[in-house]
Parts: sequence; structure tokens; C-alpha cells
Amino acid sequence: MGRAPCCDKDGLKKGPWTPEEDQKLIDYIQKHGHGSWRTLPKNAGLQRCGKSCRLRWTNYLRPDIKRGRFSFEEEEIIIQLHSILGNKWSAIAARLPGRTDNEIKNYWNTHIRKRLLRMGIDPVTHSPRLDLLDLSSILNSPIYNSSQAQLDVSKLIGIKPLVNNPELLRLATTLLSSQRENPEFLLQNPQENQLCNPQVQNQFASFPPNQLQTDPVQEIPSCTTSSAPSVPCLNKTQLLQTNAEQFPSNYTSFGCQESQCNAWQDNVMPSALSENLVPMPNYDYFGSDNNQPFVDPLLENSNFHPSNINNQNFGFASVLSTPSSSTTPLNSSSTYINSSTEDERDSYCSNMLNFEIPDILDVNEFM
DNA sequence: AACCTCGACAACCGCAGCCGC
DNA sequence: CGCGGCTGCGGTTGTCGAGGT
Repeated sequence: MGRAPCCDKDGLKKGPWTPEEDQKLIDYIQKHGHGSWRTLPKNAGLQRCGKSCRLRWTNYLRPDIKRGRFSFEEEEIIIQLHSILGNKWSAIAARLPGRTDNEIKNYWNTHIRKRLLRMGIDPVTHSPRLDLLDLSSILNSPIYNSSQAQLDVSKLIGIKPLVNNPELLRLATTLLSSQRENPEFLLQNPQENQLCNPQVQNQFASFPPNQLQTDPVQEIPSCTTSSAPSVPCLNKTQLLQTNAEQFPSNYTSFGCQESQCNAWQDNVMPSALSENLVPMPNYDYFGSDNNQPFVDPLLENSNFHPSNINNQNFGFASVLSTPSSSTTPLNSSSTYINSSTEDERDSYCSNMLNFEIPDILDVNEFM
């Protein structure tokens, strides 16, 4: 298959485009359409190869391109689609009107990928990086050995497909950090140390091994905040109240019922542990002027929709331990609202990974 | 002020696949 | 069916500006 000669011809300019070149390209395409990219530069009077013109147009000059920072909604969609599609940037871009594959790819590599890595999540597989965890610590932990433990951690081993389950990472990270920070933590109230997240339990129980080597779509457990409406835990007011009571501000729960949360909070939650935990704000930033809700027609009627995030209680916390999280005081709860710092996105991302694939999103079309 | 480092993003490179001849 | 042209796509590199020393 012969390769098309491109910019290697003498006299063809490379590098950044000048405003004059941009204008020439725009004028020509507006008048004639791009037609054959190969002949376009000559007809438009540009000393560029067709390929360069095409890239410049599709990635930068196209009038429908949306520029500027990615919104939370867009970021969420990117992460979710990437977990399904992998590096199919063009397919992902097709779900994000106004964004180009190049832009998404760049954003992924410079922002999201790093953030996921920081969170201990493999950006390729979207799985918790268990290699970063000291599994022996988990296996030797009291909660693992306890007869009270309802979590069969041994299933962690060899459960690759559970990988898409951020709860696993949360659990493992929490176990590890809590054990390190406060070895007595899990021993203090063994009767109350049961993991109260039915999702976690159900996931461990409901994934027979033969289901764990299936296609990517099936690998994604139906573990979703939207499917767990009964996990109110704490709202902002409660969090503030908690702070007022000198309770750990950065605390979380395992998605338990409120009464359980409180019991856990009252009896189990160690202050040391809280220092490494990320508070999950109840994000209502979609009311922000800067974040017009994006509605993908394909997703509009599905659970897989950014607006559903409003209905998802993000008090259902992520307990991902991040180095930067410990310095964020929760006292100023408004800090989280309509804000978009990297740290907050760290927390947010952990929930983004917690999703279900709507039926209406026919991922097979990308496969 | 000069230099260095790093992040963000635009642009390029090269491969793969489609399509017409 | 094979070949060559063309386009799309994903990975990589280059450039530039901001911030730090």
C-alpha cells in the first residue's frame, strides 16, 4: 500500500499556522467546501500539504468547535466512554459535540490520565491498580480474618473483571490506610466493622468466575449510584454538622444507610483515617452558569446522562486516598459548589467510574 | 533578569482501511 | 484481485507560555 507523499515536498510549510493561513483556509472552505484535501492547498493558495490543512480545519478552524475547558459532564462522558471504547478518540469525540478527537486525546493525556493514576486507577483498564496496594496487608487484616467479615477478599485475587469496580479500590485503599493509620481501628468494634455496603457485598457474591471473563460491556457491573437510591448518607448540612461536632471532616461511608453511617461514624471512624479520605460533596454545580448541561440525544433518555448526577447522591463517598486531599477543609462547603479544582475532580472522578451502561448507548457500534 | 522546568495544546508522523480503477 | 490514492485515526513530538529558582 503506497504511502501518500505528504509534507515532505519541498516548499511546503510546516509548523504552526499563521492567522493569514487560517483565513485563507477558512475562506476557501466556506466558498468551495474542502473537496479533495489533496488539491485544496494549491487551490487555496496555501503552501501546506492537504493533510495539514485537513488537520487544521478539523481540529481548530471548524466553526462548530467548542473551545475552552472541559466541563464536568464532558469529563465524565470521556471517562465513561473511554472505559468502554479505550483509545477510540474519534468514537468518543462523536459523543461530544464540538470536541475533536485530538482535543479529547490531549485532555485525556494531560489531565484525566494523570488524575486516574494519582487515584491509583489504571487509566488503560480503568481498574484499581492492585499492584500498588499491599495485598498481603489486606489479606492479613483483621477484617479479612474476622468471622464478622462479610467480604471475601480472597475473591479479589483473580477477579480481573471486577476491575471496573471502584468500590474495590476504595475498600482496599481504605483498609490499607486505616490499618496503617490506626492499627486498632478494625479491632475496636468488631461487631460494627461489617462493611455496610450491600453493593460491595453483592458484587463480590454475584460475580461467578465464568462471568468475569466476558466482553467489556458485561464486565461493567451494575454498580451505580443511580441504582442505589437508598444511600443518602450525609448531605451538606449533615457534613457541616459533623464538622461542628469536631468529627472527622473528610469522612466517608461505604454507602450504608444513614443509621448505619452514623453508627459507623460514632463508633468506628478514626480521626486518623479521615485524614486520608476524600470528602464527596453533593455536587450541584450543574446549576452553574459555566456548565450548561450537555444533552446527548442518544443519552437523553437513559441513566447514562450527566443530569442524573444531580440525582446521584455524592455523599455516597469515594474513599480514595489522595495525597492532596487531606488539606482540603470541608468547613467551607461552598468551595465544592460550582468549583472545578483538580482535587475536586479527583474525588469526582472516582464516582465517574461508577456507572452503568445504558441500553440505549449501543457501544457495539464502536466495536 | 536570566535560566530552567513543566504543563498544555497544536501539529506532525505513520499506519490502516476504504474505495475506485 | 491487486494496486494506488486518499482519508481517518492514534501515537508522538514540537512549541509556547507560565511559574519557579
